[in-house]
Amino acid sequence: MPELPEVQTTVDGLNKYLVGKKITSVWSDYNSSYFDGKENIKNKKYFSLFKKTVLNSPIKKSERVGKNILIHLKNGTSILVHMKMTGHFLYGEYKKNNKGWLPKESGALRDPFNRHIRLVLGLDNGKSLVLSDMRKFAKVMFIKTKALKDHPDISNIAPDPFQLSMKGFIEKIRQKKSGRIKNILMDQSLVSGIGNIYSDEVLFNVDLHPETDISAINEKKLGEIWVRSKKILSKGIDLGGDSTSDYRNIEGKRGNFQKKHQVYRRSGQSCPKRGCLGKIIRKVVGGRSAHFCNKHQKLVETKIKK
DNA sequence: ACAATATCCTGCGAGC
DNA sequence: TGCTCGCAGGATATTG
Repeated sequence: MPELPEVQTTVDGLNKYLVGKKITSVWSDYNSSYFDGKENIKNKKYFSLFKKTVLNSPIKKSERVGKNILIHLKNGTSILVHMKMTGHFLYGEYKKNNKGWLPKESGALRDPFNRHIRLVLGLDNGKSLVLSDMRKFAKVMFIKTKALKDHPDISNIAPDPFQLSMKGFIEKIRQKKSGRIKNILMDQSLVSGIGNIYSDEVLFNVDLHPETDISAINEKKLGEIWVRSKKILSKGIDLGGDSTSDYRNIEGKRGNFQKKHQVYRRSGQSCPKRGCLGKIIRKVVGGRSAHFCNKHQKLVETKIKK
């Protein structure tokens, strides 16, 4: 799912293809009463405003903030997109027929996961930037570029591990006095960019059980988490993101991080850590499935048992 | 202050 | 073969 490496891969793709292109048409079939009154193009009234605002403006550049994508336009507006779980941008020549939008070219863009087109931004070179979003969870809104830093969707996002020093990272994490390390790592207001897949992989690498209470983790270990987070997220970026499920890059192609998983979705398999004879197990932690080794990621008890 | 649960939505694969 | 159902997980709201 789009976490930091997937979002970064997408933003890199946007900057590769879209700088200087002008938005000449806007189409969307997002519809959900759930979003009435909210800043999201799923709200009909908001969508017509969105259209008016972004039309005829060239794209300046794109940027990532945590897991959010910002597409800055020359007219002083920015498009803010959160892909949530199943959203991803695609770039190509698209034609609409009675079945919906289809890429002109055969190949990666015709991948089944690339066929859930909910938003089409037509460009002045005849191509389109489209958003495929199977489960319709994505958020798309517009905002004045200058107002971004005060908008909660951006201001509540903490720096990512690359933007923090080790000291800064530890300070952020230490804001929580208790709570489980997996949930804390995925809390975007403390450290941004890490989601379910990468948190599992990081915790595997630092030998911590996902439910370890933050109060039981010392400074040295927190430093290790920072180091490993950066390393693993970098690897994710280098491999073009994770396509365990539906994620595709802007060309419609898969990333390769899923081939390097040590624990994520590997329940039942033997632990890949050298010399460890454990087994990978799955447990729901904070409503999300955590994958970890039952041997070298043992839970450190912090509470005194009766 | 933290934990658990439901919600948004669709597709897939397991099992009957 | 064809159905039902659990699962997938980002963020947020609500309840405990």
